Amino acid sequence: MDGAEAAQGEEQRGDPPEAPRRRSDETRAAILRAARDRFAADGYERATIRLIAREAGIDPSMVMRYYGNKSGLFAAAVEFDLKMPDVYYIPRRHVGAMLVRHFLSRWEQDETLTALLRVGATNPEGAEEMRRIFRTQLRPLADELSPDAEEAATRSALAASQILGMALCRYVLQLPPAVDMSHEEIVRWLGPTIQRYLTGDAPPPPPDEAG
Amino acid sequence: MDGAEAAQGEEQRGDPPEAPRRRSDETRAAILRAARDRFAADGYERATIRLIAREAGIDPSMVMRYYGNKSGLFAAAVEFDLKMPDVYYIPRRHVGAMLVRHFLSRWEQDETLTALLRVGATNPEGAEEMRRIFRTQLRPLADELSPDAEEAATRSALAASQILGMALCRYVLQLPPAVDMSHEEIVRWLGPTIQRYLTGDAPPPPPDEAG
DNA sequence: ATGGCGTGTCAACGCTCGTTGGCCTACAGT
DNA sequence: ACTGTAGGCCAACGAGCGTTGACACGCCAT
Repeated sequence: MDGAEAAQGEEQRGDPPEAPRRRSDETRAAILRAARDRFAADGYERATIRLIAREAGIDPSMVMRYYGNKSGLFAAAVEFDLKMPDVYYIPRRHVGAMLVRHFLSRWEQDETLTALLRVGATNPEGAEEMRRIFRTQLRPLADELSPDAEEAATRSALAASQILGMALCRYVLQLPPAVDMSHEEIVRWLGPTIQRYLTGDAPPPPPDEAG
Repeated sequence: MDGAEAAQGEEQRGDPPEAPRRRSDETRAAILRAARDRFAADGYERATIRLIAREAGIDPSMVMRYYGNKSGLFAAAVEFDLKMPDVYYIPRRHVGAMLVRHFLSRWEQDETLTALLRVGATNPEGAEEMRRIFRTQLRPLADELSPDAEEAATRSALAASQILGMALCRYVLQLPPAVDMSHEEIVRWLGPTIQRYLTGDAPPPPPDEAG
């Protein structure tokens, strides 16, 4: 509607072309920052506009002015680029470990992914956004590794299940053993799993084990 | 399917001559059933007492009478026994596949686990309940497979991450490829992963690949 | 019959939420 | 100096929530 969402891109993307800097840009950014914080910590329903506004140091009505409504604010707050590396340039046997490392760093760089996961679990809009990111950002990578489209879909879903599962245990549920693991420990355990899911042979059907 | 266990789980082993069957037992069970439905579909905050009551066909105040408050209702609704099989009686090499199969069936038998996972993602109480179930019902199994307690903790967390991750993708986020997979397909892919996490060799530290 | 208890309804409370509209202030363009 | 506008605050709204207390019915033992 007001096309203001473009303003938030400057945080990550630093686009130099003639961007008419408005005085409100800082406020907009502060709102987004606070929104990500609250969504990540509390999920969609418990993250209130009032609290987000207070954390950003402005009035709740400003949030409405800049983002229309709560749903619009959420959409702007979780716009996210996974920045998936191009697997073309990576030795195939290192794809698994590399991906785990990449996700760990993406996950801990800010609160966006935690917000997305937390909201995706209870909010239809959040779930749809997760599916969208999976479809547009993770699946293409599997397509590049496997010629068969359906198999690539399965493989990428398997990889997603392991990566999201670890993120869930570590950043959302905060299961103590998962929280305590180091990055390298996680890479060593999960890397081979992701590797097998994306590039390993499809598992054979069960070799008849009725007895 | 048996609504009998839903009633308090207090008086149902064997048959005590005096069955203090109350006329309200059916109502209590209906409330729990509706509560699990709503918690599983909407999470904690969006599942309202009023809606649960309407689905159970009674007045909201009945819910309060029988379960005290919303939090008490939740606790009663997600009381859950994973019914983990004793790994002692299972060929060690089949532990992974067996566990995946077991979880799939536990997950699809009713809505309790989905409710738990969905709520655990946004509600502190729900997260604590998930940690409790992990600690008391899943971890002991790993303890039985590994002599070292700390290693068992790590291993069981890894297994949990993969199982919960698949459940998240399949039952909560409903990622299409994960939803479309058959049980056997899931077992064939995830079984070896769980097997390795629980019984495989610990992965070696990286063989020096600084370059 | 009668009184108590178990089961249920109804109406209302206090609260918080998302959202709205009016008003104030600083300042840039004329 | 005047005025339009962008940036901001404030007070209020209607709705929905969890929760409460008073009350009504039907059953049993008295």
